Amino acid sequence: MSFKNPSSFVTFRLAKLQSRLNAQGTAILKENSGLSLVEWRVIQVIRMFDNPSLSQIAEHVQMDKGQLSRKIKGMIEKGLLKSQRDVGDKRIQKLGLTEKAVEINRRLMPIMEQRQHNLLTDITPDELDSFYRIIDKIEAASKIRDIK
Amino acid sequence: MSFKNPSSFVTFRLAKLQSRLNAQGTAILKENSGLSLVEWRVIQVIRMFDNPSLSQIAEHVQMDKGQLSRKIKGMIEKGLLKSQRDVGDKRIQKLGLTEKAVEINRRLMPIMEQRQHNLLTDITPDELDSFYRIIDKIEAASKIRDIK
DNA sequence: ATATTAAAGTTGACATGTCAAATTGTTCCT
DNA sequence: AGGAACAATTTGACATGTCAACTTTAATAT
Repeated sequence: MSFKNPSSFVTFRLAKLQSRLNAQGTAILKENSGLSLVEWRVIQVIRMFDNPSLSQIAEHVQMDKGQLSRKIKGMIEKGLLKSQRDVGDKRIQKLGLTEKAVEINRRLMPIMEQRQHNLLTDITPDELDSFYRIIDKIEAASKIRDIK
Repeated sequence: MSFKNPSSFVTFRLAKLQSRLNAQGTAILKENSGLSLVEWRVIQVIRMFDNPSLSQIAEHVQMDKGQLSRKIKGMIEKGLLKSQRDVGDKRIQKLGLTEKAVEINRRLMPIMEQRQHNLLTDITPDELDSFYRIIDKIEAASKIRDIK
C-alpha cells in the first residue's frame, strides 16, 4: 500500500464523501422542510425504535449525548417530539414523535428514498451488499479502544 | 428496498461510521502529536501536491474555504506551514510545509499507516477495490446540483 | 482601455460538535 | 438500611463547521 495521494487513506476518502453527502442532504431537507440533518436522523431513529431514550438515540446515531440533549430540547419546543418520563426509571425520558413530526416524515420520506435511489443507481445489489459488509468491518475496527 | 431500520439509508450508515472514525483519528493524533484531524489532512494534501493554494486544498479535502483560511493561519502561527505569494497571480498564496511539519509527518506516518492497516484487516484487495469504486459512484451522484 | 464579471482569500455571525463536570436517580454491596 | 459506584441527562466552555458578505486582484468582453 502506498501513499502518494491523500485518498490512499480510506479515512480520507470517506471524510470527503461524507462532506459532500452532508451538504447535499442538508440542502434537500432545507428545500423540502425545516429540518436539519440531525433532526431528520433523530426522527428516523424514534420512528423505527420504540420510544427510545436519549441514550439509545445517541447510540444509534453515534452522537454526543450533550449535543443530543440540546437538540431534543429544541425539537420538543418546535413541536416535533414529545417526551415522557419512564415509569420504572425516573432518570429516563422516552421520546416519541408528535403528529406534526409524523406528518413531516410522511411527506419527506419519498423524497429521501428517491435521493437514496439516485445515490445508488449504477450499483448492483451484490456490490451494495459487499459495500455494507466492508463498512461493518471498518466500523468494527474503529472502536476507540482499539487504537494502536 | 425497505426502511425498517435507519441503517437502510446508506447516508445514515456512512454518517455513523464517519463519526467513529473521526473520534478514533482524533484520539490517535492527540496521543501521538499535537495535530488535529484537519491539520493532519492539510499536511497530507500539501505534502502530496506541489505547494497548493488554499483553494486547491479546500477542493481536495472538501472543506469550506473560510474555515480553511483560519486553520491555515493557525498552522502558520504554529510553525507548521509557510506561505508565499504566487509570482504571477498575487491573489494566490502557495502553501508549503516547514521542516517542523515534515518532521512531525515523518514520525506520524507509520502510526497512521498502521491504523489504516488495522481498519482494513479482513478486507481483501478485491473487496477494497470494489469499495472504492462504490464510493466513487456515490460521490459522483452527490454533487449538490444533482438534487432531485 | 475600461467596465463587468469572476476568482482567491478573509472576515463575521451563527450552528453544530466535543469534552468534561455537575446533577439526579438507581443499583449493588455489606 | 446506608453508602459507594454507576447510569441518564443536563450544562458550560470551547473547537469546528457553514453561510454569506466583503476585499483585492485577474480575466473577459465590448
